[in-house]
Amino acid sequence: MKLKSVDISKTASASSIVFEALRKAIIEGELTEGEPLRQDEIARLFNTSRIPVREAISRLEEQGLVKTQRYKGAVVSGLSVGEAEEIFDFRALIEPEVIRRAVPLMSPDILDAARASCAAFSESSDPMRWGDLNRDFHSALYSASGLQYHLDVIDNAMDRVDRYLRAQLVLSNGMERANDEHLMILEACAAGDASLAAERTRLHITSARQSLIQNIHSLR
Amino acid sequence: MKLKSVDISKTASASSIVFEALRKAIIEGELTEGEPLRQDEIARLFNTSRIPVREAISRLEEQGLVKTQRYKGAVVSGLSVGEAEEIFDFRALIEPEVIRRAVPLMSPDILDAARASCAAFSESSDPMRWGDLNRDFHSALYSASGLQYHLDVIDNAMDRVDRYLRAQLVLSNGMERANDEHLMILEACAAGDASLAAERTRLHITSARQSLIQNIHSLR
DNA sequence: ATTCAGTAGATTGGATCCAGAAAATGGCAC
DNA sequence: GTGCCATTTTCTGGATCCAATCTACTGAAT
Repeated sequence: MKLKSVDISKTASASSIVFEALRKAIIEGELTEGEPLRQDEIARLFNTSRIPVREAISRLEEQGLVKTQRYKGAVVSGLSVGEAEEIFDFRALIEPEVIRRAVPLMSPDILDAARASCAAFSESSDPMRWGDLNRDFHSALYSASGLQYHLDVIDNAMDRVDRYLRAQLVLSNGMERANDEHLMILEACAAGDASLAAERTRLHITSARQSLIQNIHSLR
Repeated sequence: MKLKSVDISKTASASSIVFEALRKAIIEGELTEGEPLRQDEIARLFNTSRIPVREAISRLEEQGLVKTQRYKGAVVSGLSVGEAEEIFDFRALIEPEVIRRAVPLMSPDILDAARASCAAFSESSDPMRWGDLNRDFHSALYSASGLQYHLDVIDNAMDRVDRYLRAQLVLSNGMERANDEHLMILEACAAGDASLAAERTRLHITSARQSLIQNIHSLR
């Protein structure tokens, strides 16, 4: 008997559907900073009651994506430029190390997947997709490390600065430079040079940070 | 009229009380790995309904402290030795950098606070308190950095390995060595030598990691 | 004895309902 | 018209209730 096995226990609950949807909406900037999340409204939107919505919101708060005040509700939590810088610094610290440890473990499959994401990134003309493809590329490489905790932490950091990352890609020549840097990182990985890949990853992140700071005026 | 002002908006909600209590119980090992969390039971324990309990559990899951399966409930999520090692590696990467950036900003007040925690740590004969005092000491120093995101991430990492940390302190001469290392770190901080403080912090963490691996048998 | 369907109890996920707090509204004095 | 207080409305936090699912047990067929 050949059946595609589906882990039935992982069918999504209402609360996780709401959680994922809100998370996506927040990191992509559809819900903007300070915007209040009305439980009723969201519940109606998803044809559910407020209970799953509240669970979703409390999870979002744990992730730092919203802030709640008792009896006042939740608002999308913004990120000051200073906070964004801090998170870029954080990424510049951890991601190079993850890729350093990933390089020796990179299978051809993984390199191919990364190449594919990279190509899709460079070819896409839709700025809205750049953010996703950019993350796909990095995730593909990092995942080879097998460092689950590190990967989770990186994901959270990326979530938080996602809006800034997207903004940074569309302005000036952010997209072109990111693509160049991706190719350089890929090259180092393919060559098996872990230290070089790490250093290039570090530069990739710090250059995004720099570009963010310089263009801060056009973002606000 | 002199009244001690209390921010009434921060009076804890039922769900956060439950959350904090469960978090503490888990990281201190009162609730052991694999132990199921029965919503009813917990609700009765706190004289509340299951709603706040469920919110607390979903927050705990977001923090990685429990794992839930749909319709089956939540169990305290354990940590394999490999995962604990990964988190120690993570700490060894990030905490030195935080202290490096904290040193130039350390006021005498903060140094005093750290000295106090350190002294309390060395004098305490209650193994159950060592874990707390150890964290107090490090937190005091790190907090000077003002890097809120880094601090949050470190807290989460500490939560996850708290049980291993405590275990590591009680066995062999873990406590003595930790105390020596604390004094060395403190000395470097007081002298304003950021790089030295960073390096000593790194060694402090990797030595705990080593000790954990060597004594792994006696822990299981 | 073993295996399997069927059932009852336990447990979770979600809906509805209620109380308390915050915001909005509407007089009312000035 | 403006500022202030009371009332109404809106909204959140929590309690209770219901449905869906899991689990343990029973008992019958083989």
